[in-house]
Amino acid sequence: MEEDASTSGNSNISPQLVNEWIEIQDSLKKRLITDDEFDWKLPPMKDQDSEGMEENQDSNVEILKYVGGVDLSFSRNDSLIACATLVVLDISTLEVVHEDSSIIKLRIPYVPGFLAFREAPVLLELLKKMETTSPTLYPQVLMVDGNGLLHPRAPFLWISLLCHYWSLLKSLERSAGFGLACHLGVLADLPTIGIGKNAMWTTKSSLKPIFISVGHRVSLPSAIKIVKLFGRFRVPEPIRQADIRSKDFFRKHGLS
DNA sequence: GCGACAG
DNA sequence: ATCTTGTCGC
Repeated sequence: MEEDASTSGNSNISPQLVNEWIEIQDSLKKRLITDDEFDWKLPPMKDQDSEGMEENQDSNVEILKYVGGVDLSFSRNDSLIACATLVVLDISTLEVVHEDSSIIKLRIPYVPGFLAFREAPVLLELLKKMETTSPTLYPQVLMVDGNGLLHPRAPFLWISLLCHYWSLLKSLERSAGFGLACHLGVLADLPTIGIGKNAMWTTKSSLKPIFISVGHRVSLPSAIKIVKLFGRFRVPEPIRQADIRSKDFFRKHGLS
């Protein structure tokens, strides 16, 4: 009588557990910060419009340098086994300056809307470990494979997003979703950005967009600017590297 | 009651 | 997330 924590058809998740999860999300949401709240500043962007020339006076403030990315990959044979990977990239070189992975057995199934309860614990461990192991490279902002405020439990949100009502959106955000990026950001007290690769509606258009949403302590405009710094592939480099290296690490140890 | 559902 | 070849394009 072993439980199956793998499948998307969530096996034995009790409604009371889901209620607990909802309460946790709601309480963590109270700690969520959706404005810029970090001690670094964005590097100057190459093609920037009117507001590009802000106060370049602050020579005291350091410029964003270390951007992190996290992702999980899964075993083909045993879908309970996953590899969680944390990478940190130097934004000026785009090189990976830190990498760490850990293979774990998942105890919680994937339940849409509650991804964080499955994936956040391992990722938190990796972050905490790095905090003591190599604090000098610790990411100033973290890109998370999953959504932030744009979250399945807040379906009305993307409508607002698409309409560009960003200021209006702010007031709505607080009572909206709370995805993995938020969850992880609040628990690690680290600025995060959510990167979704498929959101809750099928893209019928020819283009395959990614979905950038606020995680924690980074505003949506800033999040977008940061993601644009990695404009080489569809998926921004930190997430992409975490994904690649997570799969590589897997092949090196267990069977693919 | 069923219906769209991040990874 | 994962199972899967060739293929179109920068």
